Amino acid sequence: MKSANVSQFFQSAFSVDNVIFGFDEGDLKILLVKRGEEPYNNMWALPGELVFPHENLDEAANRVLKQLTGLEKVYLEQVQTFGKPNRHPLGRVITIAYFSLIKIDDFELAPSLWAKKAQWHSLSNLDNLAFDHNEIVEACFQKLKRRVRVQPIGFELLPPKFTLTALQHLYEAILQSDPEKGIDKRNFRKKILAMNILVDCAELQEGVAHRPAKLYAFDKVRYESFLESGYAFEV
Amino acid sequence: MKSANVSQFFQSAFSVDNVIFGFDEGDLKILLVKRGEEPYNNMWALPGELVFPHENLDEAANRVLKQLTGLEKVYLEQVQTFGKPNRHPLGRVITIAYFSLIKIDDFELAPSLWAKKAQWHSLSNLDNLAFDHNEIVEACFQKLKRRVRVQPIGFELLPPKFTLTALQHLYEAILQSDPEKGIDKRNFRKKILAMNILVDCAELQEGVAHRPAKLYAFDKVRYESFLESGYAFEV
DNA sequence: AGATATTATTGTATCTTTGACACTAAGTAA
DNA sequence: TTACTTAGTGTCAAAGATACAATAATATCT
Repeated sequence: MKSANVSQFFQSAFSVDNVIFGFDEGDLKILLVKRGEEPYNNMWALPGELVFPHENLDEAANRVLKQLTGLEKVYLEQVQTFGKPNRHPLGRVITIAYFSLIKIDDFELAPSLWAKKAQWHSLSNLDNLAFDHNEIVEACFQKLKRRVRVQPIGFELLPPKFTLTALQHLYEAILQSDPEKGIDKRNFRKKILAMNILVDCAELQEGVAHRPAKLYAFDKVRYESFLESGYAFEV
Repeated sequence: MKSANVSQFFQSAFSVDNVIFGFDEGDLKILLVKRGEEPYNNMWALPGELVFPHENLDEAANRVLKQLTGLEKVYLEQVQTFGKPNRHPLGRVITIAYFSLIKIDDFELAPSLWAKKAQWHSLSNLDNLAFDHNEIVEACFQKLKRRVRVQPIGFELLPPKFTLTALQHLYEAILQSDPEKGIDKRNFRKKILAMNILVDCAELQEGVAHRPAKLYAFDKVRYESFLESGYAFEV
């Protein structure tokens, strides 16, 4: 394989870049790191790494995630591969983009090289990012928007026990539903509860200066039987 | 970039593989080529090539398509990147999978190395393919199934003028709707015609031994204004 | 010419889903 | 106790989806 006529093809590398979404105070955010080297020194960038020679792509994406956040076994999905010839100034590097969803409360900066340089950024007003990372973020956000309507992955962004209002705010933020109006509260609750994929934790919200809401949790088992009955998740 | 400690990363290559769909006699097919070299000599494989050092990924996918079919400007979409470390026996090669949709009648084998070795295969009973190509085909088919319901790309598989029955059979094949029953004819026609994205060619089918059907064509302009009116394509 | 075979074409009634809409309940804080 | 804030709940109308069968047009056969 490494014969003369194919060696030109083996002059390239590939990386993974990870758009890590978190949800905080009604706002959808992504985790960026400030680059400490050229090219694009001092600019914000997606956390990413070159893929090791014997490493699966998914493993590499998980590695990046763990190095930065300490988290494992979170929702992770391949989105798209970006490969313009000049997207990396120093050589041919294509990148496989992933997005992941984490519970922002679980997140505590892992002690790593990246620790001091990582920061949540609201998706609504992003700087110019390094490389083609703005384009990557956009593609991942669009994919998230499509996915979240037909798969129960929104829960990955919420604490294990959450209120229906928090869930609704999450969907409003991701789907960017008509601002001002938002989603109709009664219809939303009706639809979610009708699927019978949540359990009522029999607990109330604490520390709020008003009537506390009931807490619910996503129930994987109920979701499975919901599917087996021939229904499909949809918001 | 090519310093000692990163050079290990530049020992890999990437290819594109193309799942080329065609529709013929009620049957969804893909175009495969018989390999003429090791590894996997004499096995059927997806048409694919290594990506040139200065080539865009999409360009490479188009190049493969053109070499094999002579066709340009056909519907092409990136699907997923496959990168298990040992998927290629002779080195680390990841592959970016695309699918494309062509009008099977347009297809005439381009005079190329591949010409004698290319053949349409019904999707329903595929052999074992080279590499991880069965997995790639499956991923592309699933993506097609999702796409075809919400974007008007089915027409890419039909001749420019087609009957509504042909269109329905296409959807039945792709969506694998309840065999025996299929989709209700009246409801299907109602739904398609209500979108007002087809034009009646004022021509009839010829050469059939029964009442000939009217021919229709997909109208891009009508589709655009359909979209602008706030509607969305859905089958 | 007439009969047969085959597919094309069309409408209605029912059920299901979606969307709009406003008041009472339960807690905290002053 | 009052004021404030968010939680929680049901109905009706409109739109969309689904089920369903008889007639029309052409080619072919005898």
